[in-house]
Amino acid sequence: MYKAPRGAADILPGEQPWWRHIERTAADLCQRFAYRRIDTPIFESSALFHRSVGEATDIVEKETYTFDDRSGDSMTLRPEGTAAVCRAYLEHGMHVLPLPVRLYSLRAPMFRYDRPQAGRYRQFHQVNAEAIGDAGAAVDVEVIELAWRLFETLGLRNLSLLINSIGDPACRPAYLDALRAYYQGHLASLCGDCNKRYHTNPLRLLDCKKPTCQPFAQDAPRSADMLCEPCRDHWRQLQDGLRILSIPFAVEHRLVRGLDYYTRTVFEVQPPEEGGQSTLGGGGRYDGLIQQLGGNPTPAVGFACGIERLILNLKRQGIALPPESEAFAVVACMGDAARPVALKLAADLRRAGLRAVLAPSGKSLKAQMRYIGASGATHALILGDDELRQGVVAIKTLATGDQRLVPLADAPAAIAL
RNA sequence: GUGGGUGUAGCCCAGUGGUCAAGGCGCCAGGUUGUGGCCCUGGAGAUCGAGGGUUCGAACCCCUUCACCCACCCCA
Repeated sequence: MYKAPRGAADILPGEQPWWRHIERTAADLCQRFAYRRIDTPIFESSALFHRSVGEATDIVEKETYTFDDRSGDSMTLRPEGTAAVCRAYLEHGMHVLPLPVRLYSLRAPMFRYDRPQAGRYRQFHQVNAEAIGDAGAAVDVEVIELAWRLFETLGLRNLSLLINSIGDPACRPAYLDALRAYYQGHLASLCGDCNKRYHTNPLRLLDCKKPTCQPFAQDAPRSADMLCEPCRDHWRQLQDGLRILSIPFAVEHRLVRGLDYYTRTVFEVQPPEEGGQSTLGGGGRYDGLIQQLGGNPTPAVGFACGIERLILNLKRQGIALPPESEAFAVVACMGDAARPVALKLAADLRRAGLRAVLAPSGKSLKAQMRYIGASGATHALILGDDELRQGVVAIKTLATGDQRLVPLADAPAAIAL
């Protein structure tokens, strides 16, 4: 028996209502924030992700699906969305558009070669939003607001918004020096990973979750305390903006995030319960990325949110799906004479915009009715010799059991409610 | 990459060495004349994850392997 690849899941019909709900909510919201939809390929030149996300990050070091295509070019299944959107921005010369360019993606598949776990998959899907071309903190606030409203609209409660500023090329070197100086004396007490991070990616030292390393991170110098003037202004405006919008946040100075391209603002949204992975969504500013990819210096902010984790948390919080009630007619028939009439009737109902199918043929009326009852139909339409003679169809409303005879031509109207 | 747990019909699962592997859900058919949901009856459906070993005999014991789940790590 073949099975879905490890960490990849079928999204079965029964789950689709959750996806639909989230996608509609996100699309409506993005629309209201004037974001326009973009879909990018699920694979790109490996170099795009390697250079943008950072060679020394976990994502690139051990989680990418990379392969050579038949012409020998190295390709990578995208592990995140931002780099690809930036590539598309540059490739299509979107800098000539009024800036910022606001873009979003829906159900965008991402691939990371992790060990699967609750809320973690090798293929997962994100809602993404990127605002490219505006350095103002108001756009950071906007992106965070968009994220926050998405969770709010879906009905999630008790989420935490964590924010931090990790500075920019002007002030980060000094901060990294301070961080290294602080950690230097503690290296012997730190875990192996942290010793490696000390050299390759000192920011990530703060990120270590090991109980032995945590106290050091807690007392480490804070990037937000060492920002240069412009970054400090930006950082302050970000917080002011969030307060104006009454979006509750907590400053988490250990929040650095796992991608190299972030500058200044980073943020994460976390659900109340542990387990099933603690991050629902996150993002930040990446003012250097577009230039790094070969474009003019262009500031940008973005946000990504995991749909599987959204669904996990919606279920966990007992949030109900909005009802999707819709008339659904199933046509049962008896006898050979009725068959063509039933076929035509079902087709007519569909052409009238209704959902309608035939009950399985060759079964007793009882069996057809059983099928209809189990199928989720709202109406059973019955065609037999009696109805045929009169040019009518018996329409039974399943919920109430009421049944009446209706001229064939009136059937669509009788069901439409 | 590391650790723990679990693998018995489509699904949930009972069954820890001995006749045809139990039950529930679901599915199919019936419960007399053309009607669902409740109820009743019957039926189909399992190489007991796979491979090897121990034994007169294994779903049950041992080894190997695979898969899934959970956690670490990391992140969505």
